[in-house]
Amino acid sequence: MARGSVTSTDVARLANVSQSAVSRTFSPGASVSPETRARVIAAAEALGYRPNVLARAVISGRSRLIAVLVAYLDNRFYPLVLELMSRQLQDRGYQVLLVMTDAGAQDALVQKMLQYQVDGIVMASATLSSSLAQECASTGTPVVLFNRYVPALPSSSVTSDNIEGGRQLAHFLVSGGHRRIAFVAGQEDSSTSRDREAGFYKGLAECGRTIFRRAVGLYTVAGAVAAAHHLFADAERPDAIFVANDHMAFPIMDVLRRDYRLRIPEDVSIVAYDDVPEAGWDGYALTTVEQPASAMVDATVSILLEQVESRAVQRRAAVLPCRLVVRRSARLPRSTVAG
Amino acid sequence: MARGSVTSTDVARLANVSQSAVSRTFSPGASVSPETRARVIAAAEALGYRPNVLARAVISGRSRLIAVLVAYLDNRFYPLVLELMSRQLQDRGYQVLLVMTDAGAQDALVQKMLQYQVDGIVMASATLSSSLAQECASTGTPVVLFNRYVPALPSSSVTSDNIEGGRQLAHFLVSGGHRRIAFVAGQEDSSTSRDREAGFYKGLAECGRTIFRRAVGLYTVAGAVAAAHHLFADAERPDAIFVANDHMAFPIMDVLRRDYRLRIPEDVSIVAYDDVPEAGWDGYALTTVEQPASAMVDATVSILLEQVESRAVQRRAAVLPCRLVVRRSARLPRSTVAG
DNA sequence: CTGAAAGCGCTTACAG
DNA sequence: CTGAAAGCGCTTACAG
Repeated sequence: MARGSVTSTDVARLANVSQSAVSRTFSPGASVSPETRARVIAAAEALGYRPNVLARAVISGRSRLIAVLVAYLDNRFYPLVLELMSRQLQDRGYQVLLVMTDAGAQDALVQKMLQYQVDGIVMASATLSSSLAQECASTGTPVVLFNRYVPALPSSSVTSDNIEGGRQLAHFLVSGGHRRIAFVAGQEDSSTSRDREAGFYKGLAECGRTIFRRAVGLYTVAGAVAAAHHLFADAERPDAIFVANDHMAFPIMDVLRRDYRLRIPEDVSIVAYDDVPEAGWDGYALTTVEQPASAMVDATVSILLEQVESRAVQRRAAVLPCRLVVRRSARLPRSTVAG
Repeated sequence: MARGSVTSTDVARLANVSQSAVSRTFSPGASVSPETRARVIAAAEALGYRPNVLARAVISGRSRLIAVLVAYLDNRFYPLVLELMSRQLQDRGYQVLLVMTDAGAQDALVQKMLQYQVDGIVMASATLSSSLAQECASTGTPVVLFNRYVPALPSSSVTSDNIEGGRQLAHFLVSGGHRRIAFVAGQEDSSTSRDREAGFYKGLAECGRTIFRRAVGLYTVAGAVAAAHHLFADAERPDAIFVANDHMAFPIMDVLRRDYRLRIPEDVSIVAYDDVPEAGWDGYALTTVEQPASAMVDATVSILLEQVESRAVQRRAAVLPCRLVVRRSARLPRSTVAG
């Protein structure tokens, strides 16, 4: 912010109108005569005037700033979502304050955002503690949890139908004739991982099956690699794995091919969740459940802005349908299910 | 921003001190007695007071907001940079305003940022027109161009040594015995693509070679696919390709293997630039030039903040060394170069 | 439609 | 160290 930048008073002086007239000219919907407006605009252009939206925010109580909290950007799903969300927010006249959270410093960061008087908050790939959620609610700042939810929280949430996605994957693997089906979890405390797993077990149960083995990958590459080794340590090995997201599936496929000399899908089938762009790359051709990123972003923005604009915080939950995308990393269902 | 949120006056009343005392308590470095400070803190906690940093910004002329402009987030290099940069900025007490630019609406977006009184601007994967750069300079807002530069502009810039990287790649391919070496450009008007190409030609020339064929990939996946087809349309085909960035190299490798049944690197060698994480995936094992993302971010932040904090805009250019990362997508140099 | 004035929450000389 | 007061740029009743 430049010192000595031009203010509405400077413009008023040059245009020979009151400072209020200048303000009105730049307030959508305020009443100014065409002549006054023209004079003001001309003066503003001459001086290079730009309204200070921070001053406006102090008065109006609306900053038109939306904080988007994200914990990491290495899982490709999140940058894509961030891009879509930012564009949409911008189109609707809001700006995004990007906040990279840390497991530790969450509290301080949320305080900071509230100090910036953000009109709303979306939490993506980051979990909000219940005390913070409470605090946001008490300031009247709407929060929507993106791709996660916390039952105990008063915050809105948008997710895909993780349970149904997991269930479909179970049916797909069972009808593919797999008999030793494993699961690699993400972070144990994340709702996505828990729901995908619950849906998967439900689907297996519907087919009269149970899980063969389970490992935890923490949604990280290193965790995924460790999980793969854990799963294949014994002589009796899985013949299919559902990995809780694509991001972990890629390194797992690398490990299985390189370290265990396994062919995918001939020796072992891999399925996952998200359908990030890399899932379509020939080197992986991952069969996965697509999360409808665009629809999820739409829902998030509309739920959030409705509350921002009505100044009425409320809890809403959107669960969007997902879709199985069949590629080549898993054996295809056979006409008769092996029994 | 909640209406009726608690203000410094409320705190002052409860603590039985002046509003100024409250303000001083929350201004680092202001003089307040320990007793006063304690009373204020206690009252602030009791009321849940949070200083309105927007009001502070209006007065102090510093918003502690840094705008980061980005055109796309699908090339993995950028999300990674964005994460590093945001964390660093946050650690230094700044917040990032994320702005997704469009070829079209750049002007309006820059105006918007300036209205938000951002203290500084970093332009990554987006090009700043010279009139806009001029305008930023005139408001005293420092700008640093990340991974690009525009000679005509008064803005600072941070890049890797694209010329040297291109040059090394040429030597690497020539000593690998390749004879028909092609290049796939990014956007023709980007400094990265131009410099990588210039360095590449320079390296070829040093070996007494010239480019065999050239295509333009526009830094997009679709463009890269088209470029691959263009390069392989004729009977006489390239035996090596330098692709201007990794992001285009992956789809090109897919096309060559799938549509032309070519083996990499036996039939054709592929090298690229960036060293995004996917370059290390076994399915691609891309030989590429690493851009030192972390060092580039460090340089960007320090150049920018130095200017922000000294309120003195100046032009600085940092060119960081890059490094060839040899993997398996290109034939290795032979002891004797074929002549 | 228009201007003078009060006010948003805060910082910052200024006097004590 | 402290408070009263002026002021940052702006919006918004209020009277005309």
